[in-house]
Amino acid sequence: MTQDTPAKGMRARIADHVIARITSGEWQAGERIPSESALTASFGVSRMTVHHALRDLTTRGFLVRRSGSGTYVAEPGAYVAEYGHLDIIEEIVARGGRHRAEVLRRDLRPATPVEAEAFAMAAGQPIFHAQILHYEDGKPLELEDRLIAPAFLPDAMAIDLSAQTLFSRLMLVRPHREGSESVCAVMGSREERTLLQMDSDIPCLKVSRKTWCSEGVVTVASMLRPGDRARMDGRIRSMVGLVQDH
Amino acid sequence: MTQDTPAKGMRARIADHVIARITSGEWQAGERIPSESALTASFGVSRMTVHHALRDLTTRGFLVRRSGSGTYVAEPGAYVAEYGHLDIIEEIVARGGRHRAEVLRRDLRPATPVEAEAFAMAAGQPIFHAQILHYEDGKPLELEDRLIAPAFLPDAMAIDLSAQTLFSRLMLVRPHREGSESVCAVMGSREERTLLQMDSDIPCLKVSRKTWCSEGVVTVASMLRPGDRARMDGRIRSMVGLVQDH
DNA sequence: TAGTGGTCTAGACCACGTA
DNA sequence: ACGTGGTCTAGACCACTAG
Repeated sequence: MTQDTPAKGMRARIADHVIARITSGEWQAGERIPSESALTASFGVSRMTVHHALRDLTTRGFLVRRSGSGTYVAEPGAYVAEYGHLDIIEEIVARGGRHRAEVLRRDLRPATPVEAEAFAMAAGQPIFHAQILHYEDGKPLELEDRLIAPAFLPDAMAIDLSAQTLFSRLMLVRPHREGSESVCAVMGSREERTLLQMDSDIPCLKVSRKTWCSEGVVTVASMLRPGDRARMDGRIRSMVGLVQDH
Repeated sequence: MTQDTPAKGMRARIADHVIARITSGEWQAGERIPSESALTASFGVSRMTVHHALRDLTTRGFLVRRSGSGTYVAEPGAYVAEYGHLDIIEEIVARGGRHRAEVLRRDLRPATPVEAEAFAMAAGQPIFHAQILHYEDGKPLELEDRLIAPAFLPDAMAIDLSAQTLFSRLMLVRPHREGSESVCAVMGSREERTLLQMDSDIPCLKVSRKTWCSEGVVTVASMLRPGDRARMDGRIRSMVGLVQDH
């Protein structure tokens, strides 16, 4: 009843106040900040309002809260580099380029022992295998080699691969899944270099990816790109708000 | 008053319920889900409990809420690959390796016109420049070439670079900053390959990084690694809980 | 105009950590 | 034993969107 400027939301005002103290260095990392009841008193709001403001800041990575102990300024240091290059059609279109896909192979065949192990299935079980050469404006940009557990993409043999990638198709079917990825630099085999129309002395950027969900491994893929035509662009962020799904 | 199992927190139970509907496909992306009042009724809890459960799921990227309209299942598609390889000493130690740094150069000198432009400063202003060769277990792993705006690291000339990296040092001074990064595959120059003790026909993985804060560009760096000894490992996550700082 | 989500209140009980 | 944060309630008013 006593505040005159409720025009902006007390929750946001409290959050801004705390953030300002942290970024200005007034409250150092690891330090304890005033308790909920203290802030409740100094802002003249209910405890729930303070609580949710602080809860938001916890999710956003500014604070760490220890029940029974207090609220502390989060330690920095957890930085990650993020790359949003996962779907090649989206990537090319975003650049204003024109995408074309050449399907080099696409079959449903028995898995080799090595493949079966990667998918945690029995050897000889059917597995979907595709090899696709992606062009940007008529020039080869990426050679994709992909295995998919057929159970997750029953219509794999029928998909129109010029309009969508297997990756985006899988994303629709299994939206919330995880994966690992690794990037390295290699020269590539003679055949790969020919397919990618590469000059000699130009290396390749190779991305290997494996994704899974709770029911098992979904897909294993490797993407090979010419080093002079490919570059992965990402951004660095402090690792805030990274809530685990379980 | 009527529920017999308050043992786990209603908020979490409601969240689990909604997540289950989404991941099972029962509630498709873009679909509208029951309103707060509907969930309030069906779970027999107060509206605030439902509200905060749904609010959490919004932060975690499962839902999108439109005031006045309703709550909708978030569109998937925003996936990112995350790399936590930013500090080389941490990376090597985490692998159980032994790190050693050889400082090839380290000086404070006038910025060239090109450098000055990257830092948005006047040409000829002093800039800190370091070139460091990082070894893992006695073998060269990374050639780091870094420029730093002296204002952000006044003691740059005095830091013990065998115990900490310039990166980690900067992180302490300017905790909440942003950056961009790009990765490519190159052969590298003759000198670079010699320093890295590389065999011929092995390419390099090159990471270029630029970070800034509100006061300006902090540092520009390039890291060169032998393709046969380096690999960047990351994980793929659906882009959830990515709250912007402002 | 009716329904939606966004915000806030003034209580309450609990589990936990610290002393 | 006391203070901390975690959770929940049963109301309330607001801005917004939709029909």
